[in-house]
Amino acid sequence: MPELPEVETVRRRLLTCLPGLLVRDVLLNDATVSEQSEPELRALLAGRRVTGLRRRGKYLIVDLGAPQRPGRQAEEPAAAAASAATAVSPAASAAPAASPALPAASPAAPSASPAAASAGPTVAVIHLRMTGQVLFRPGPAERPPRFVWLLEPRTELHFQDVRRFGRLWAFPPAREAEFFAGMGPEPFGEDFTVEYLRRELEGRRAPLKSFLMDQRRIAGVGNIYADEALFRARLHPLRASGSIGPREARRLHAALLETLQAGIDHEGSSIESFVDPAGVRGSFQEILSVYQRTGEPCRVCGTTLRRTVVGGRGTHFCPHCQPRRGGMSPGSRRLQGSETPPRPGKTAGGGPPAV
DNA sequence: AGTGGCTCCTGGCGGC
DNA sequence: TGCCGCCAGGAGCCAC
Repeated sequence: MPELPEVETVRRRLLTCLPGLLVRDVLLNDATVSEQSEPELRALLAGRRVTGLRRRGKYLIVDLGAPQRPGRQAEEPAAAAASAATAVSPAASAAPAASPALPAASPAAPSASPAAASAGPTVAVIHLRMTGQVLFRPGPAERPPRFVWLLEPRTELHFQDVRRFGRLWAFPPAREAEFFAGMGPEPFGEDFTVEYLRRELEGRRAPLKSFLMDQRRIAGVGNIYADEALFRARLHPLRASGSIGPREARRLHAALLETLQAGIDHEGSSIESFVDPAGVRGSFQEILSVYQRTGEPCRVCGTTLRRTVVGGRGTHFCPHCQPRRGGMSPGSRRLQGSETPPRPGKTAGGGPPAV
Protein backbone atom coordinates (compact mmCIF):
# COMPACT_ATOMS: atom_id res chain seq x y z
CA MET A 1 0.00 0.00 0.00
CA PRO A 2 1.70 3.12 -1.17
CA GLU A 3 2.10 5.68 1.60
CA LEU A 4 4.48 8.60 1.87
CA PRO A 5 7.72 6.52 1.73
CA GLU A 6 6.52 4.51 -1.27
CA VAL A 7 5.42 7.59 -3.22
CA GLU A 8 8.69 9.31 -2.32
CA THR A 9 10.56 6.26 -3.62
CA VAL A 10 8.63 6.45 -6.89
CA ARG A 11 9.38 10.16 -7.15
CA ARG A 12 13.11 9.70 -6.59
CA ARG A 13 13.31 6.92 -9.15
CA LEU A 14 11.40 8.93 -11.74
CA LEU A 15 13.68 11.91 -11.08
CA THR A 16 16.50 9.93 -12.67
CA CYS A 17 14.71 9.38 -15.96
CA LEU A 18 11.61 11.51 -16.51
CA PRO A 19 12.62 15.20 -16.38
CA GLY A 20 13.36 16.63 -19.80
CA LEU A 21 11.30 14.03 -21.66
CA LEU A 22 8.47 15.16 -23.91
CA VAL A 23 5.00 13.74 -23.38
CA ARG A 24 3.93 12.92 -26.93
CA ASP A 25 0.51 11.59 -26.04
CA VAL A 26 -1.69 10.26 -23.27
CA LEU A 27 -3.79 7.11 -23.67
CA LEU A 28 -6.61 6.19 -21.31
CA ASN A 29 -7.40 2.49 -21.34
CA ASP A 30 -9.72 2.81 -18.37
CA ALA A 31 -11.92 5.87 -18.29
CA THR A 32 -12.51 5.55 -14.56
CA VAL A 33 -8.88 6.39 -13.80
CA SER A 34 -9.72 10.06 -14.22
CA GLU A 35 -12.79 12.20 -14.02
CA GLN A 36 -11.33 14.03 -17.01
CA SER A 37 -11.74 12.67 -20.52
CA GLU A 38 -8.91 11.46 -22.70
CA PRO A 39 -9.06 14.54 -24.99
CA GLU A 40 -9.10 16.79 -21.96
CA LEU A 41 -6.06 15.08 -20.45
CA ARG A 42 -4.32 15.12 -23.82
CA ALA A 43 -4.87 18.86 -24.11
CA LEU A 44 -3.35 19.38 -20.68
CA LEU A 45 -0.42 16.96 -20.92
CA ALA A 46 0.60 16.18 -24.50
CA GLY A 47 3.24 18.24 -26.27
CA ARG A 48 4.90 19.27 -23.00
CA ARG A 49 8.18 18.45 -21.37
CA VAL A 50 8.47 17.13 -17.82
CA THR A 51 10.13 19.87 -15.79
CA GLY A 52 9.93 18.42 -12.28
CA LEU A 53 8.60 15.82 -9.89
CA ARG A 54 7.17 16.58 -6.50
CA ARG A 55 5.18 14.82 -3.81
CA ARG A 56 2.39 16.02 -1.54
CA GLY A 57 1.33 13.44 1.02
CA LYS A 58 0.61 10.32 -1.00
CA TYR A 59 0.14 12.27 -4.23
CA LEU A 60 2.81 12.26 -6.93
CA ILE A 61 2.99 15.54 -8.84
CA VAL A 62 4.51 15.81 -12.31
CA ASP A 63 5.30 19.34 -13.49
CA LEU A 64 4.98 19.96 -17.20
CA GLY A 65 6.14 22.98 -19.18
CA ALA A 66 4.17 25.03 -21.67
CA PRO A 67 3.30 23.15 -24.85
CA GLN A 68 5.96 23.01 -27.51
CA ARG A 69 5.09 23.76 -31.13
CA PRO A 70 1.41 24.10 -30.41
CA GLY A 71 0.62 24.01 -34.11
CA ARG A 72 1.72 20.37 -34.44
CA GLN A 73 -0.09 19.00 -31.47
CA ALA A 74 -3.32 18.35 -33.25
CA GLU A 75 -1.96 15.81 -35.70
CA GLU A 76 0.99 14.16 -33.99
CA PRO A 77 -0.59 12.69 -30.89
CA ALA A 78 -3.40 11.13 -32.87
CA ALA A 79 -0.95 9.22 -35.03
CA ALA A 80 1.06 8.17 -32.04
CA ALA A 81 -2.06 6.95 -30.32
CA ALA A 82 -3.01 4.76 -33.21
CA SER A 83 0.34 2.99 -33.31
CA ALA A 84 0.71 2.71 -29.60
CA ALA A 85 -2.71 1.28 -28.96
CA THR A 86 -1.72 -1.87 -30.77
CA ALA A 87 1.88 -1.93 -29.66
CA VAL A 88 1.21 -1.42 -26.01
CA SER A 89 -1.87 -3.44 -25.34
CA PRO A 90 -4.25 -5.16 -27.71
CA ALA A 91 -7.03 -4.73 -25.19
CA ALA A 92 -6.46 -1.04 -24.96
CA SER A 93 -9.50 -0.10 -26.93
CA ALA A 94 -11.73 -2.36 -24.88
CA ALA A 95 -11.85 0.12 -22.07
CA PRO A 96 -15.09 -0.03 -20.13
CA ALA A 97 -17.54 2.80 -20.46
CA ALA A 98 -17.41 5.33 -17.70
CA SER A 99 -19.13 3.95 -14.67
CA PRO A 100 -22.39 5.72 -13.85
CA ALA A 101 -21.27 5.83 -10.25
CA LEU A 102 -17.95 7.39 -11.07
CA PRO A 103 -16.32 7.95 -7.71
CA ALA A 104 -15.63 11.51 -6.93
CA ALA A 105 -11.94 11.81 -7.09
CA SER A 106 -10.24 14.50 -5.16
CA PRO A 107 -10.58 16.72 -2.14
CA ALA A 108 -11.58 19.56 -4.40
CA ALA A 109 -11.21 18.31 -7.93
CA PRO A 110 -10.81 21.30 -10.19
CA SER A 111 -12.35 20.73 -13.57
CA ALA A 112 -9.95 22.30 -15.98
CA SER A 113 -11.11 23.40 -19.35
CA PRO A 114 -8.71 22.21 -22.04
CA ALA A 115 -8.91 25.43 -24.00
CA ALA A 116 -8.08 27.62 -21.05
CA ALA A 117 -5.27 25.41 -19.81
CA SER A 118 -3.40 24.59 -22.97
CA ALA A 119 -1.29 27.74 -23.14
CA GLY A 120 0.86 27.62 -20.00
CA PRO A 121 2.50 24.94 -17.83
CA THR A 122 0.37 22.25 -16.23
CA VAL A 123 0.63 19.71 -13.44
CA ALA A 124 -0.35 16.06 -13.49
CA VAL A 125 -1.27 14.49 -10.17
CA ILE A 126 -1.26 10.74 -9.63
CA HIS A 127 -2.57 8.85 -6.60
CA LEU A 128 -1.56 5.19 -6.39
CA ARG A 129 -4.16 4.31 -3.75
CA MET A 130 -3.98 0.57 -3.07
CA THR A 131 -2.21 -1.12 -5.94
CA GLY A 132 -1.14 1.60 -8.36
CA GLN A 133 2.27 1.20 -10.01
CA VAL A 134 4.05 3.78 -12.14
CA LEU A 135 6.34 1.86 -14.45
CA PHE A 136 8.95 3.50 -16.66
CA ARG A 137 9.79 1.69 -19.89
CA PRO A 138 7.90 -1.46 -18.83
CA GLY A 139 8.13 -4.88 -20.37
CA PRO A 140 5.11 -6.92 -21.46
CA ALA A 141 2.35 -6.77 -18.88
CA GLU A 142 -0.40 -9.22 -17.94
CA ARG A 143 -3.05 -6.57 -18.17
CA PRO A 144 -3.36 -3.30 -20.05
CA PRO A 145 -2.14 -0.31 -18.08
CA ARG A 146 -4.93 2.03 -16.99
CA PHE A 147 -3.14 4.88 -18.70
CA VAL A 148 0.00 5.33 -20.77
CA TRP A 149 2.18 8.34 -21.46
CA LEU A 150 4.03 8.08 -24.74
CA LEU A 151 7.33 9.88 -24.32
CA GLU A 152 10.00 11.33 -26.59
CA PRO A 153 12.73 10.06 -26.95
CA ARG A 154 10.68 6.93 -27.49
CA THR A 155 9.74 5.30 -24.25
CA GLU A 156 6.60 4.90 -22.18
CA LEU A 157 5.28 5.47 -18.71
CA HIS A 158 2.59 2.97 -17.69
CA PHE A 159 0.12 3.09 -14.81
CA GLN A 160 -0.72 -0.44 -13.68
CA ASP A 161 -3.38 -0.79 -11.00
CA VAL A 162 -5.06 -4.11 -10.23
CA ARG A 163 -7.72 -2.79 -7.88
CA ARG A 164 -8.36 0.29 -9.97
CA PHE A 165 -8.52 2.74 -7.08
CA GLY A 166 -5.70 4.94 -8.40
CA ARG A 167 -6.47 8.30 -9.98
CA LEU A 168 -4.99 10.82 -12.42
CA TRP A 169 -5.73 14.55 -12.58
CA ALA A 170 -4.34 17.36 -14.71
CA PHE A 171 -4.79 21.08 -14.27
CA PRO A 172 -2.96 24.41 -14.46
CA PRO A 173 -0.59 25.22 -11.57
CA ALA A 174 -2.93 27.93 -10.37
CA ARG A 175 -5.40 25.27 -9.28
CA GLU A 176 -2.94 23.29 -7.21
CA ALA A 177 -3.59 25.12 -3.97
CA GLU A 178 -7.30 24.47 -4.34
CA PHE A 179 -6.67 20.80 -5.10
CA PHE A 180 -4.64 20.25 -1.96
CA ALA A 181 -6.65 22.57 0.25
CA GLY A 182 -7.46 20.95 3.57
CA MET A 183 -4.55 18.54 3.48
CA GLY A 184 -2.39 18.54 6.59
CA PRO A 185 1.30 19.48 6.72
CA GLU A 186 4.07 17.35 5.29
CA PRO A 187 5.69 15.33 8.09
CA PHE A 188 9.14 16.47 6.96
CA GLY A 189 8.01 20.06 6.45
CA GLU A 190 8.61 23.01 8.76
CA ASP A 191 4.94 23.15 9.75
CA PHE A 192 4.89 19.72 11.31
CA THR A 193 6.23 20.55 14.75
CA VAL A 194 5.63 18.97 18.14
CA GLU A 195 3.55 22.06 18.95
CA TYR A 196 1.40 21.53 15.87
CA LEU A 197 0.89 17.89 16.79
CA ARG A 198 -0.10 18.76 20.36
CA ARG A 199 -2.55 21.40 19.18
CA GLU A 200 -4.20 18.99 16.74
CA LEU A 201 -4.40 16.16 19.26
CA GLU A 202 -5.92 18.36 21.92
CA GLY A 203 -9.57 17.69 22.70
CA ARG A 204 -10.01 15.02 20.06
CA ARG A 205 -11.78 11.85 21.07
CA ALA A 206 -10.85 9.85 18.00
CA PRO A 207 -8.41 6.96 18.50
CA LEU A 208 -4.76 7.85 17.89
CA LYS A 209 -4.61 5.49 14.94
CA SER A 210 -7.50 7.26 13.19
CA PHE A 211 -5.88 10.61 13.92
CA LEU A 212 -2.59 9.59 12.32
CA MET A 213 -4.32 8.35 9.19
CA ASP A 214 -6.43 11.48 8.78
CA GLN A 215 -4.84 13.30 5.83
CA ARG A 216 -6.29 16.60 7.09
CA ARG A 217 -4.05 16.37 10.17
CA ILE A 218 -0.86 14.88 8.70
CA ALA A 219 -0.23 14.19 5.03
CA GLY A 220 1.02 10.84 3.85
CA VAL A 221 0.55 8.47 6.79
CA GLY A 222 -1.35 5.26 6.04
CA ASN A 223 -2.06 2.00 7.79
CA ILE A 224 1.42 0.50 7.82
CA TYR A 225 3.35 3.53 9.04
CA ALA A 226 0.63 4.49 11.54
CA ASP A 227 0.92 1.08 13.22
CA GLU A 228 4.72 1.14 13.12
CA ALA A 229 4.96 4.71 14.43
CA LEU A 230 2.59 3.95 17.32
CA PHE A 231 4.68 0.94 18.27
CA ARG A 232 7.84 3.02 18.16
CA ALA A 233 6.16 5.68 20.31
CA ARG A 234 4.88 2.97 22.70
CA LEU A 235 1.32 4.28 22.38
CA HIS A 236 -1.80 2.13 22.13
CA PRO A 237 -3.69 2.70 18.85
CA LEU A 238 -7.01 3.05 20.68
CA ARG A 239 -5.84 5.79 23.05
CA ALA A 240 -8.01 8.88 22.69
CA SER A 241 -6.04 11.49 20.77
CA GLY A 242 -6.83 14.16 23.36
CA SER A 243 -5.40 12.02 26.17
CA ILE A 244 -1.86 12.28 24.85
CA GLY A 245 0.41 14.23 27.16
CA PRO A 246 3.28 16.55 26.18
CA ARG A 247 5.98 13.90 26.55
CA GLU A 248 3.94 11.36 24.66
CA ALA A 249 3.31 13.88 21.88
CA ARG A 250 7.05 14.45 21.59
CA ARG A 251 7.59 10.71 21.40
CA LEU A 252 4.89 10.34 18.75
CA HIS A 253 6.34 13.19 16.68
CA ALA A 254 9.80 11.67 16.74
CA ALA A 255 8.47 8.16 16.08
CA LEU A 256 6.51 9.32 13.04
CA LEU A 257 9.53 10.97 11.48
CA GLU A 258 11.83 8.05 12.29
CA THR A 259 9.38 5.49 10.92
CA LEU A 260 8.72 7.40 7.70
CA GLN A 261 12.44 8.02 7.22
CA ALA A 262 13.16 4.32 7.73
CA GLY A 263 10.53 3.56 5.09
CA ILE A 264 12.20 5.94 2.65
CA ASP A 265 15.65 4.54 3.46
CA HIS A 266 14.38 1.03 2.67
CA GLU A 267 12.70 2.26 -0.52
CA GLY A 268 9.22 1.46 0.75
CA SER A 269 7.29 -1.61 1.82
CA SER A 270 6.42 -4.18 -0.82
CA ILE A 271 3.67 -5.96 1.06
CA GLU A 272 1.06 -6.22 -1.64
CA SER A 273 2.23 -4.98 -4.95
CA PHE A 274 4.40 -1.96 -4.50
CA VAL A 275 7.31 -1.71 -6.90
CA ASP A 276 9.19 1.39 -7.92
CA PRO A 277 9.14 2.63 -11.55
CA ALA A 278 11.96 0.25 -12.43
CA GLY A 279 9.99 -2.71 -11.03
CA VAL A 280 12.16 -3.01 -7.91
CA ARG A 281 10.62 -4.02 -4.59
CA GLY A 282 11.26 -2.11 -1.39
CA SER A 283 12.51 -3.82 1.76
CA PHE A 284 10.80 -2.05 4.67
CA GLN A 285 8.44 -5.03 5.07
CA GLU A 286 11.43 -7.03 6.28
CA ILE A 287 11.91 -4.86 9.35
CA LEU A 288 8.29 -4.27 10.34
CA SER A 289 7.78 -4.38 14.09
CA VAL A 290 4.04 -5.01 14.28
CA TYR A 291 2.26 -4.59 10.96
CA GLN A 292 0.86 -7.95 9.79
CA ARG A 293 2.85 -9.75 12.49
CA THR A 294 -0.20 -10.80 14.52
CA GLY A 295 0.60 -13.81 16.68
CA GLU A 296 4.34 -13.39 16.33
CA PRO A 297 6.51 -12.32 19.26
CA CYS A 298 7.28 -8.65 19.79
CA ARG A 299 10.87 -7.95 18.78
CA VAL A 300 11.35 -5.89 21.94
CA CYS A 301 9.65 -7.87 24.73
CA GLY A 302 8.58 -11.17 23.20
CA THR A 303 4.89 -10.67 23.96
CA THR A 304 2.54 -12.07 21.33
CA LEU A 305 1.45 -9.27 19.00
CA ARG A 306 -2.26 -8.66 18.61
CA ARG A 307 -4.64 -7.30 16.06
CA THR A 308 -7.75 -5.20 16.39
CA VAL A 309 -9.81 -2.98 14.10
CA VAL A 310 -9.67 0.81 14.39
CA GLY A 311 -11.67 2.95 12.02
CA GLY A 312 -12.32 -0.12 9.92
CA ARG A 313 -8.62 -0.80 9.44
CA GLY A 314 -6.61 -3.75 10.62
CA THR A 315 -4.43 -2.52 13.46
CA HIS A 316 -1.43 -4.32 14.89
CA PHE A 317 0.22 -3.67 18.24
CA CYS A 318 2.11 -5.10 21.19
CA PRO A 319 -0.13 -5.22 24.27
CA HIS A 320 2.91 -4.97 26.54
CA CYS A 321 4.94 -2.22 24.84
CA GLN A 322 1.81 -0.22 23.98
CA PRO A 323 -0.22 -0.23 27.21
CA ARG A 324 -3.71 1.23 27.35
CA ARG A 325 -3.29 3.55 30.27
CA GLY A 326 -4.02 7.19 29.70
CA GLY A 327 -7.60 7.06 28.53
CA MET A 328 -9.25 5.29 25.68
CA SER A 329 -11.32 6.73 22.88
CA PRO A 330 -15.06 6.36 23.64
CA GLY A 331 -15.74 3.91 20.84
CA SER A 332 -13.02 1.63 22.06
CA ARG A 333 -14.80 0.54 25.24
CA ARG A 334 -16.60 -2.30 23.56
CA LEU A 335 -13.37 -3.42 21.96
CA GLN A 336 -11.46 -3.74 25.16
CA GLY A 337 -10.36 -7.28 25.68
CA SER A 338 -11.87 -8.34 22.40
CA GLU A 339 -9.04 -8.01 19.96
CA THR A 340 -9.31 -10.75 17.44
CA PRO A 341 -7.03 -13.68 18.08
CA PRO A 342 -4.36 -14.41 15.50
CA ARG A 343 -5.86 -15.64 12.31
CA PRO A 344 -3.60 -18.15 10.65
CA GLY A 345 -3.16 -17.79 6.95
CA LYS A 346 -5.20 -14.66 6.60
CA THR A 347 -3.78 -12.17 4.15
CA ALA A 348 -3.74 -9.12 6.34
CA GLY A 349 -4.39 -10.78 9.64
CA GLY A 350 -0.79 -11.62 10.16
CA GLY A 351 1.36 -14.66 10.48
CA PRO A 352 0.91 -17.98 12.15
CA PRO A 353 -0.63 -18.07 15.60
CA ALA A 354 1.68 -18.18 18.56
CA VAL A 355 1.45 -21.41 20.49
C1' DA B 1 -18.08 19.75 14.05
C1' DG B 2 -16.45 15.44 14.67
C1' DT B 3 -16.75 10.72 14.00
C1' DG B 4 -17.91 6.08 12.24
C1' DG B 5 -19.46 3.33 8.56
C1' DC B 6 -20.27 2.40 3.73
C1' DT B 7 -18.53 2.34 -0.92
C1' DC B 8 -15.48 1.36 -4.74
C1' DC B 9 -12.44 -2.92 -6.75
C1' DT B 10 -9.96 -7.19 -7.25
C1' DG B 11 -7.09 -11.26 -5.99
C1' DG B 12 -6.41 -14.52 -2.62
C1' DC B 13 -7.97 -17.44 0.70
C1' DG B 14 -11.11 -20.45 3.65
C1' DG B 15 -14.92 -23.29 3.69
C1' DC B 16 -18.14 -26.32 1.82
C1' DT C 1 -11.94 -29.92 -7.79
C1' DG C 2 -14.60 -26.06 -8.13
C1' DC C 3 -17.37 -22.54 -6.57
C1' DC C 4 -19.01 -19.03 -3.29
C1' DG C 5 -18.28 -15.47 -0.17
C1' DC C 6 -15.38 -12.82 2.73
C1' DC C 7 -11.49 -9.78 3.47
C1' DA C 8 -7.94 -6.16 2.81
C1' DG C 9 -7.41 -0.96 2.26
C1' DG C 10 -7.28 5.03 0.73
C1' DA C 11 -10.30 8.33 0.63
C1' DG C 12 -14.83 10.45 -0.63
C1' DC C 13 -19.34 10.64 0.93
C1' DC C 14 -23.15 10.40 4.07
C1' DA C 15 -25.62 9.84 8.41
C1' DC C 16 -25.68 10.44 13.19
